Amino acid sequence: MARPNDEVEALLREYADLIAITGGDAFKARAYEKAARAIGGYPADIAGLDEDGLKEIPNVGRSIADKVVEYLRTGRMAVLEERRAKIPAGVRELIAVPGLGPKKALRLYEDLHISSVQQLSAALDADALADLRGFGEKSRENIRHGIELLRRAGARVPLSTALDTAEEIVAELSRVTGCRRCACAGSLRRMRETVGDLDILVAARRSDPFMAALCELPATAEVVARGTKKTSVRTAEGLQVDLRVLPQESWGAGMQYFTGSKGHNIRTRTIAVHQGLKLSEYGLFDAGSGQSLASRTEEEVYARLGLPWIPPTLREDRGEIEAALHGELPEVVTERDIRGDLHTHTDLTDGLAPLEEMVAAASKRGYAYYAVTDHAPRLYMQRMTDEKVLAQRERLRELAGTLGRMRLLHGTELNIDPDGEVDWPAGFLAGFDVCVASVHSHFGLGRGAMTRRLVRACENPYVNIIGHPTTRLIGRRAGVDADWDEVFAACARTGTALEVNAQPDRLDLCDVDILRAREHGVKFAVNTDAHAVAHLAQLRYGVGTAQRGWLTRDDVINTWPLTRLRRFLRKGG
DNA sequence: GCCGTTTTCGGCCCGACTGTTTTCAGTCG
Repeated sequence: MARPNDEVEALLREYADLIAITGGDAFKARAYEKAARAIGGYPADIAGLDEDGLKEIPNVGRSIADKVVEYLRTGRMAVLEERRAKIPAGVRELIAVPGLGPKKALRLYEDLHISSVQQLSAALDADALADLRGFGEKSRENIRHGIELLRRAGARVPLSTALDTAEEIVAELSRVTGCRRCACAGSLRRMRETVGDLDILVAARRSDPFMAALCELPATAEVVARGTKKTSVRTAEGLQVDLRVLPQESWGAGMQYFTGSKGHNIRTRTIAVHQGLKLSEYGLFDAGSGQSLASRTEEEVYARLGLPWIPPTLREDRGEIEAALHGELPEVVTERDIRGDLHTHTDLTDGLAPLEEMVAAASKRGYAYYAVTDHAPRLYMQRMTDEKVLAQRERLRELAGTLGRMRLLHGTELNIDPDGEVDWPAGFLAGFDVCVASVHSHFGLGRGAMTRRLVRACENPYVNIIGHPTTRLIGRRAGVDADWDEVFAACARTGTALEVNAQPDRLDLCDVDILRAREHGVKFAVNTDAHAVAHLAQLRYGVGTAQRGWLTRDDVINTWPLTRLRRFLRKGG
């Protein structure tokens, strides 16, 4: 983990979980959760803060500030270690299973001595839970399903975690004397939503200093294998890191080879074979003479195969080779193309930062426009009211003059009811510049009802964007069931955009859904759904996902100039 | 444990859903 903020957030969350599991005061547990969230989302590095500085962070008081200071000074938090001693780490693992909370986890531990997901799975198979209070037939089935969901995410880690770790390692290795190039390849470079292991490449004459440096990194927990060409280690989080050191003249071929995907590489190697060539991680060679024909850059390798350079996010053997051969590769959208964020929150609802801070941070990113879209009243826990949202609009208008070229849009994130209705009547909705509408409840509707619900939302003349359309959470919750082709067709027909939500555990729509929706002629909005200043930077995961869905600037409404965007937001009305 | 333009005490995001509870506990957003 890169920032101490993230480390402290994780520790405080763990402490909160342990309080909940041991039956401590629920409000206390929540206080720690809130503090964890606030610290994780705090823009400044907390390593430089003393107790008074820490107490400036909302929801951090004296007690928590003390514990954070203790951790920053000593690397330990005594109260946390006390709780850890009472409850095996595996019990906390149990509450990660959807459907299992702290109470049931504790019952499993106390009554059946279950302290890991694996033991829980075995107990289910042995039908050992049948007599336990609160674990009826249906509950056991739900838990089984929850475990399956967790497993399917498997050992893979979220893109964001992998990218943080990889960037740290690349930075470290780049400092080693003799480093000519250093970069990550593999599924991370292709921006897949989860990453199984990290492939790091170094170009250098001597490999040994890099192998040694990798083994000695603070993040390295275990050395799996160490050689002269390849070394593998595992981080404390269980992520395997493979390092390969190549001669500089093989850099392009190495990057091409280790970026994959496997399917893409099979295609490129086949093309090589048909031309009497041989493609490996060391270069493109004449099969007969063994003479090297290309290897220094990826462009060179692709060119010698008769192909333009193909963006890594497209290298999945989903038609990119054919498109490249016909000169029809899309010019995929990049982070620089994005002119504004159209789905963000403030502390008026469940965001962490006040309006002024979010807007200032957006302005600093160089956006041409920025929409504030706090939650609407029917997400009851957020306590939104007409008065509050109108007051926010006033404040937004006041701020508008102070921002240089950035324009502010006032929006909201509406809740799509089971029948497809949204929070406010037309007259009130007309006052917003942009409305995102999302499913936040009743995830279990049948396909027909869910399809009608989403189509109805699209048909609302004030709904501009369907937020996180499937509501899936990677590794935790499957998306809702709907006839997506029908929904996509409705979006295209009504001029409603689909969101590519950039939150790393959402990435929703996902790449394959985007590809399908694109066929219907749908437009998209790549948004962060930021709940803190730091989240604005998560845009890149959304852009990566959009690229994997072959989206161009023309497909993405928030790359457009404001006048064109405004025309789209009027939905032809 | 945090917080306060009514409060230094007494609230705390509030309601829905689900399953198994025969009157409500646990989980979730």
